[in-house]
Order: sequence, then structure tokens, then C-alpha cells
Amino acid sequence: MARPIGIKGSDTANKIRNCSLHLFAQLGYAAVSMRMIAEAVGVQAAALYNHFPTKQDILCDLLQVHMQDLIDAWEREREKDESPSAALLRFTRFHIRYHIQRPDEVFISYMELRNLEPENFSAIENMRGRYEGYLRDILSAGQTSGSFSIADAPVTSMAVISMLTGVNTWYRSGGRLDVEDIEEIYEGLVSRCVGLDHSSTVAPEPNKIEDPV
Amino acid sequence: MARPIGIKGSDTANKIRNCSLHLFAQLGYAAVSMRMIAEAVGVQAAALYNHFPTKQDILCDLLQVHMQDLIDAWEREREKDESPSAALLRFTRFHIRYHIQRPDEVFISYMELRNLEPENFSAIENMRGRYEGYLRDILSAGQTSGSFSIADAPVTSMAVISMLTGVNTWYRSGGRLDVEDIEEIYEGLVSRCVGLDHSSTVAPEPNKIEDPV
DNA sequence: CTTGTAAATTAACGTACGTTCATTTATATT
DNA sequence: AATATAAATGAACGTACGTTAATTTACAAG
Repeated sequence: MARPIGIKGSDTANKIRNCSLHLFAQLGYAAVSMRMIAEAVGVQAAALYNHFPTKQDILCDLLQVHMQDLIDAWEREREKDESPSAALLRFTRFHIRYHIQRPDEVFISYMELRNLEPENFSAIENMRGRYEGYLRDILSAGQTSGSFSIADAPVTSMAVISMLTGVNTWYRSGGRLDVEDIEEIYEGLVSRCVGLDHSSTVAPEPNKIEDPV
Repeated sequence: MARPIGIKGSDTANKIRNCSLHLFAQLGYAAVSMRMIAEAVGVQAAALYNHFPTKQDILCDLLQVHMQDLIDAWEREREKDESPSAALLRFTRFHIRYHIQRPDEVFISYMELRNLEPENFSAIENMRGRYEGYLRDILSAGQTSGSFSIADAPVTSMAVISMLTGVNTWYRSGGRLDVEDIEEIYEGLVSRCVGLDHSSTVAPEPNKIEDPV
């Protein structure tokens, strides 16, 4: 057997991405061999090199795509000229929702950075810095406008990001709380962190009052 | 050369612990070979097996000692019969101070858990759960006594832990803020997360008022 | 002083690694 | 239809891995 019938190269490449993602997240980059990836894909190890020049390139591709997708998703989600408080709550809900749906990508983005060569490492770190900058800018804007009360905007933004991303360490689907419950709890926590009293800035949900059935 | 003069076995064992800790933190458990550890220690690879039966046992030892030391340190630091708010602030400062001084241990405790065999994994996870329980109990106590205003104590405790541990991802010694500055900022953040207004619960520092020089 | 143990050495075990090569076959292009 | 390219295969490369064995020497205990 050589090239199978009905095979498009891009399909195999995506299968390599998916299988590598799961294996890297479960076992760690260094503990995953090209032969393991190949077996998961259903192919011989040498075939992987038709799609990625090295093992490192697979990891790099995964991290780069994840970070770019995250940035793009927020760029689409954000509303320009929104108030800092509204933007903060939007960011909070977005971050939780986006990350909770991609536990493997988030995991390797934090854990496998050190396995990248310096230049690839810097590229990913810059992207992460850019994303963190969105939140920092929201906090700074709210600080300037006086709607937030913050001791230190850079530190507070890191604290909030850590708090939000931390959800991934304990959330399991089918647990006591669904994503909407979690978003709501963290909206409250984040509001308090920046000196907003959440209950006074958000109107109660109408149907909880008007629709008791 | 066989056994060198003036060598105590426990010294070598500790050197193996220290070198492995740094290497694991820098490169990851799977990427570190016994020969690398041996070279860092200044010994041949086979000599490591006089002190640890396998590579996994070195990792397991490091994680277990770290978690046990953390638990012991908090048991010594805590004050029985303290109010929930005082206990919370004590925990906050303790956690930041303790973790910021041990970045490598903290790092591998989060990253290399998956490289443990199931039973070792469970042992470490139980210890972590026990430590997290200290905070959860403080929050529950404050919720019961009415001094805290919390939507969900388990979730809030995980949020707070994530926030505090997150300091390790950005803190570098010699930076803009020293540890005391950071503890103070996070004291404020944590107080707000549980519905305490920090500024009203802590008296202003006297020398900032009385000693303007 | 003898003896047993502890701590090191060198050498070697089989296995697995990332990657390359030559080859074969399916698809795409002209 | 002829040709080039894309996508697979099986075999092999040298290297490194975790661990074990046999041996040598320093220290501790009787």
C-alpha cells in the first residue's frame, strides 16, 4: 500500500493536529513520540513528515493557532466604545466560556511553552501578552474614568486572568455547576476585584421575577 | 575511583534532589535523563540508583516533600480561634510568601503530576486537596458567621487559590514590586472577593501619618 | 583487625527515539 | 494520455534512554 484512495493531505494534517493535541495534553510533549502520534492518526511515523517537518513544528503550530484564534475571537467579541465595566464583564464571560471549551489547548499553551525554541517561544509569549493587554487596558480605562477602584492595574489584570483561567483546573462538565452558573459567579468576583458592586450595576433578570412558573 | 573519601550518602541524595528539581522545572520531567541529573550532581548515572530506585521515585519524593512541607508550614502559621477575616488575610499572605520563594517546587507540583503512577498521583492530589480545604473552611466559616458575603464557597476558594498561585507566573525578584507590596495588593483583592471592604477592616499604618519624613 | 555495608565506578543490556531514504501508488496538471 | 506531484509505505540511521551487573574502595561496627 502506498497512497490510499480518497485521501486529501489537509485532512491528514488536521488529524495529526488533533491527535497530537490530545496526546501532548495527556502525556506532555516530551513523553509523546512520533510513533505514538502516527498510531493515533492511523499511519506510519514517516508519513507525518509529509505534513510537518519536525515534531517541534507540530507543537508550535498548535500553540500558534490557539493563541491566534483566541485573539481573533476576542476581537470579534468585543464591542468598541463600551464602558469599562461592561467591557470587563464581557471579557470575563468570554474568557471563561472560550477556555472552558478548549481545555487541551489551554493546558499545552501553559505547559509546553518551554519546549519551544527561543524564537517560537517569543512569538507565542508576545501573543499571550497581547491578549493580556486587552484586559489590562480595560482596567486602566476604568481606573482613569473613575469607575473602577484599583490598587494596581497590571497586577490586578494578572490576578483576574489567573482567577479566570484557574476554572479549567477544577471544572468538569456534568458537575454541580454549568458554564452559565460559573460565568455568573466569576462576574461577581471580578466586579468586586475592581471595586464595582456587581449587584448594583446589573439589573435582575426579568424572567426570574415575572415568570415564577 | 570507587567510593570517594568523606562522602555521606545523605549529602548525595540531597544533591540529587536539588539538581533534579531545577532540571525538572526547567526542562520537564520527561525531557530530563538520569545522565543529565548525574552530570549535574557530579557523578555517574548508575550512582543515582544507590539513592533512588527509579527516576519516578525522585519526582515523587520532590512532590511529596513539597506538599507535606506546605501543609506543615500552614499548620504552624495558622492561629486557632482566629476570626475568619483574620485567618483569610493570614492565609493570603502566607500562600503568596511561601509560593513565591519556591517557584521550582510549585511549578513541578502543577506540571509533572501526570508523570506519576496512579497511586502516587492520588497521594499528591489528596495532599493538595487537604491544603485547599484550609481555605475552603475559612470561607465557609466566614459565610456561616455572616462576616463574608460569598456566592459559592468552594468556587470562591478555588478562584482565590488560582489568583494567589498565579503570582508565580509573573513575579520576578528585583521587579517593580517587592513581596510585601504584592501581599498587600492581594490582601485587598481577596478581601473584596469575599465581600469584605479591606480598607475599613484594617487600620491605616501609623507611621504613614505620624512620620512624614 | 576483621568484616559487612555503603557509595562509587565502568560496561553493558535491550528498547525506543526523531528522522531520512528509496520506493510505490493515487491524484492533479497539461 | 503523459507527466508531475502528493501521500503513503517499510527499512534503516545513529543516538540516547532507564536500568542492571560486576567490581572497587571508603567507612562503620564487632
